[in-house]
Amino acid sequence: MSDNNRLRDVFDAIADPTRRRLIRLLAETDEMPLHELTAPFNMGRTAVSKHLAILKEAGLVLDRKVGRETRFRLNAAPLREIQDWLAFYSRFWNTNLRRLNQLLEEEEK
Amino acid sequence: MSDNNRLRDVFDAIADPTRRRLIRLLAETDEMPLHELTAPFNMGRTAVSKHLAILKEAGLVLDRKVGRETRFRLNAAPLREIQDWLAFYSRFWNTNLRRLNQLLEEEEK
DNA sequence: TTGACACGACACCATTAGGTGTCTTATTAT
DNA sequence: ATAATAAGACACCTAATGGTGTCGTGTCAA
Repeated sequence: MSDNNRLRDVFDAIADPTRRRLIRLLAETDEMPLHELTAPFNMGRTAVSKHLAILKEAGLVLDRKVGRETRFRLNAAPLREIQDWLAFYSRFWNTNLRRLNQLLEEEEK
Repeated sequence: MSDNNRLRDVFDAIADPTRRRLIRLLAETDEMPLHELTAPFNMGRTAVSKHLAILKEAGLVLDRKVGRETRFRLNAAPLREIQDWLAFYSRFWNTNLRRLNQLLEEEEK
């Protein structure tokens, strides 16, 4: 039913800073070929291609061939899994914040 | 000022499923010694200890010695960095959702 | 005071991760 | 027709990761 045919853990996919930068780049344009995605980085095309492959395995990126180039586009949907995971813990820093505010109010009296 | 003296990337720290399970365990109790944290896992004490060290480097865990045991407690605050990161992208799946809803409404006419 | 326990500190090992460079093959421009 | 471009497919290398087992030491209980 859902996209459980993902080969790679989303948490794993976003762990690498280079991959997060790639996601950011793709968020700013609709679609981008590999060579353009490679340009901003200080590494070879092969390396960037591998990172994109990992993002693809996590379902975070889609690709299609157009002529001689392979264009990539972002698919942010799988990031929701992380949001869901975070939701469970958000109450922790929220309660902490609440307590901190209480303390600050006490002190200001 | 802030806790930028973190040795380890939070994204990296939560990438490992074992470490996410540890975080979950610590979320359910106030404080827990290493040997109790080790019990639920299918691996040795040393391995779990290493994972906890990584969580500690990321600021996600605090530890203190009590007698002969080392007790760990969760510090969820650094997870906020991930929430902030996600916030930027949430608009993507939100717009997708909006479009999907539009399509479904069209079909129901 | 003698064990048993909880743990840190190593040394060690296999696998994965993240790079590199080269070769080949489509595709496009001249 | 030819040359340049874009990229896949490999082979390869090094460092980091995620485990293991053992040894030594402080602490608690009998």
